[in-house]
Amino acid sequence: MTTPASIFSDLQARGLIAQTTNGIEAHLNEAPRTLYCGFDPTADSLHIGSLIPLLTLRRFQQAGHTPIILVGGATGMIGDPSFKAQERKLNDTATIRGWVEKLQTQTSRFVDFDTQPNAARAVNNYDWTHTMDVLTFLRDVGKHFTVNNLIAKEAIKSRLERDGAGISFTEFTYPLLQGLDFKHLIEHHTCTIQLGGSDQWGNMTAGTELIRKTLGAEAHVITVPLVTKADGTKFGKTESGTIWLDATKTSPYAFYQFWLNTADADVEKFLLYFSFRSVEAIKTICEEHKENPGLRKAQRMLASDVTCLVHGEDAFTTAERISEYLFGSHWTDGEKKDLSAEDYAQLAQDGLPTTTSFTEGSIIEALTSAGLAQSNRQAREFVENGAVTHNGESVQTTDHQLSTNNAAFGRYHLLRRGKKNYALLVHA
RNA sequence: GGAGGGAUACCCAAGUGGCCAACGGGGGCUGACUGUAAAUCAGCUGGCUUUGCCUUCGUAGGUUCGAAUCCUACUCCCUCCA
Repeated sequence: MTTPASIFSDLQARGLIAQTTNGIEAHLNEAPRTLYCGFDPTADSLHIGSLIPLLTLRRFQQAGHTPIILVGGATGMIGDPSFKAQERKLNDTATIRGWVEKLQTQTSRFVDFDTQPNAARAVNNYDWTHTMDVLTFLRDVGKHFTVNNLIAKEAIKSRLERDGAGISFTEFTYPLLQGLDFKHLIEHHTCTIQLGGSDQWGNMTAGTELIRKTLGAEAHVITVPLVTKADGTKFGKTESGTIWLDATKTSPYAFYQFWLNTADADVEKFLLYFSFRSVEAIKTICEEHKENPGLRKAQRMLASDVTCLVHGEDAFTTAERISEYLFGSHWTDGEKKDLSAEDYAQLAQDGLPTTTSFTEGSIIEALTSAGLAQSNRQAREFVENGAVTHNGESVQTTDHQLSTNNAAFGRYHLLRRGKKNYALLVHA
């Protein structure tokens, strides 16, 4: 169990500290603190990239500190330029308002709003910015920042140097707004620490400087690392796109599969980042994993821990069940244990991509309508490559027909393209 | 306002009248191997009713038997000058 004082060394042991301001450890050792992390509404859901800061807030709360989750109703209207190649297009305000609400609900499951004495709080920076007039902003905030300092920030540099990019005054102002947030929170919530991704360093220190200049107070910053993968590809993306936290955008099954497919080279790091098990427990399981990597014990633990955390235990159980159906012994050639009718119904219910009210047609039509192929030509190519199975049988010819005659239980067609892409077609 | 350079498929990038659905690289997908890994090797990578047809090389016209390639106008971007 971590304590207000021991949290820092725990985070360090997990590799969760990228950078901090000086004296952070002493500051944490001294007393329980209040800290915040901001999430801007740039979509209707967060994706797993935001998971580390969210979970780190949770760790702080479990150690006795008070977390504040800030949703950026104001900053989301401006657009963070940090390390972005191009100016971003503004979203309309009604959309942003909707996203703010969604993020508020989504983020709130990661911290506890009831536990005493350090119940979490939720704030929206729109509340303290939308009434501020321009002159006040320029005099009280703008005056404390020099353009010289702003353009020296790494996060903005690329935009100044890059040909054909440029940065609008609007986005250029973003660090000031974020700085203002921190100042507001230290004044109204005695929040002395800001947490964020390492790409946020420049925006975060804008806050500590503003606080030092206007209040003469000291505030702290902790950044968590950007998640990288050993093979250099981008974390959080798969063939089918971003892994979202919203179960309707990324099914718990797909979410579970994402983690289960973690490379050996990454699994220990990810367990330390994303699991709440102790560092020792993680080291132990990783030792076992190395002895017999084929069992993927560490990946299973990672997938189950994170899926439970994000989607709950029930969702995890069904995700694991589907995985067992699809990748377990059911389809192996030796003993083909057929799925029961209930199993098929369950697959659909559990979130396997499903097309209902399928009538009948060729394998080509089936593949495209199920979304397993983007065009008929591509579908043909997949069949010719031997990449397609229909209810466990490899499909050899492109004129293979699907009808109630060869449907399992007269209703179900389970199609697989490649090794891991499944879809279910159900007759009405 | 003046002078010059550029815009090619998911990205980078060849091609400067027919042999171009367009070299090459990256990325992606699929197959073999395997552990639903990694590495490696191989194939595919605009669409279709596929020995062929259709759409695509910034946009719109034009020349030509025939254009990504030539001409005209327009749009956007870059560099230098004012």
